[in-house]
Amino acid sequence: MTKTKRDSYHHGDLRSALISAAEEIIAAEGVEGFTLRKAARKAGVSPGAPTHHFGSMAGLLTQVARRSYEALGKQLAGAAEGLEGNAALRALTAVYVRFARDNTGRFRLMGRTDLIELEDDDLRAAVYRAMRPLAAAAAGTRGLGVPTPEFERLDPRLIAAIAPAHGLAHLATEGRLAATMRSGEVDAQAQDALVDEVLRALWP
Amino acid sequence: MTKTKRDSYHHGDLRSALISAAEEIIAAEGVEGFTLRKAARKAGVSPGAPTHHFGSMAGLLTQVARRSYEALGKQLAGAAEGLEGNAALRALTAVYVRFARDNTGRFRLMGRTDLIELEDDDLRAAVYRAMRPLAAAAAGTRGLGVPTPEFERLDPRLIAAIAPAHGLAHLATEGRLAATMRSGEVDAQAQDALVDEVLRALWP
DNA sequence: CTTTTTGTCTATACACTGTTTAGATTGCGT
DNA sequence: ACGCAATCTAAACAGTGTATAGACAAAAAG
Repeated sequence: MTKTKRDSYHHGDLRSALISAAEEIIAAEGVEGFTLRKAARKAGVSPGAPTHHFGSMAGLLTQVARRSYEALGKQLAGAAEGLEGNAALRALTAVYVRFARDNTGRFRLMGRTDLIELEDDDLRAAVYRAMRPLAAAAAGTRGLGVPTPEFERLDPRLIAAIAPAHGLAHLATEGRLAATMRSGEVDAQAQDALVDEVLRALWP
Repeated sequence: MTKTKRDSYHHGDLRSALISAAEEIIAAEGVEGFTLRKAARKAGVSPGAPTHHFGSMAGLLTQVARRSYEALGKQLAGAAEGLEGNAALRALTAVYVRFARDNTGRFRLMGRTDLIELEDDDLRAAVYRAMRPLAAAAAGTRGLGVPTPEFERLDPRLIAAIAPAHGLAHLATEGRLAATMRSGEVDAQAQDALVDEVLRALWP
């Protein structure tokens, strides 16, 4: 699939082809299954080719992470519509966890600070944009002013909103939420119900 | 340091020497700096030697993770002494985050489910034992019965206690807590104060 | 329409990695 | 003292990410 065929010596759009290839590999085999050479093979290109476009493997994975944060941001943006207070916070956290569970590979990559370039400006901006709905909800519930655009000056109460979501998402992707359920199977619906219970305990 | 010298062909206690070597490497260079061959070199032994004792690299790292959970459990055990309700929960979470920040390498390893054998019985037992203080605190605050010894049947309200701690710890180890502070430096004391604010917002 | 220049990509090589295999060496139980 | 089992070595294998030098093609310059 998507194995971009070569009609000429030059590829044409290798950069985005490599990003797509990386995303497919990560979706199919997880971050641990990803390999720069694998991505190059999938794009039909030599092992050394990606270096010129991304500098290093971390450069390519940073782009994948950026796009993943954008995807998460999109899902979060529509989650709290028409909701206020703790209800908004609950809805956003639920979406956050669902995103992690449904996109395990990408979510794991976002946490692998050793594989991506955390100081990349585009990435930082994407992270900030993705978290905005949570910041707004935290502001709405707790009388917190709208946070400054710089990610440097976040409020403790925003962190209080992010931390449970982040923690729950990690527990979910590591299979520890599924382990708490009676059946060993990963019943998504039952997992959602469990998350809902947890959220109601945190934000009544 | 600790470079166990060889007096004879046989090592004597290679198994624990390898575990110590691994712990030192992880403490000094992080999980990403760890290498099975490095550990073997540090123990003064050939690259193939660890295999016989641990089966694979994951086997060795599983032991390191188990011991790390035991260390975390010890710190948690003494943290909630004499405290009740939300105060106990806050104290435990604070210790959890401090442990993650002061032992970044080990903490990162604990979350790397691709590097360790999650189904290992000793590891699972250590995880359960480490979480017991949190379970007790959650039971105390919310009128929840003492959880069953099987980690399989945890209560949603225990998860509600673990999730923020886990999330905060991750944010701290990835340097995102430090990023929220005015100074870019990692001032541990100021970080603790920030965590305290967050905890007071979560459990007043 | 040629020529030069610039950006892409290949080929090869290097130093590493975890793991496997077959064999050397040692300590222990009998 | 002897054989057996445990332990470790040596060498090799298939991979990895990346650096270097050169081949190729497209765009810019004449």
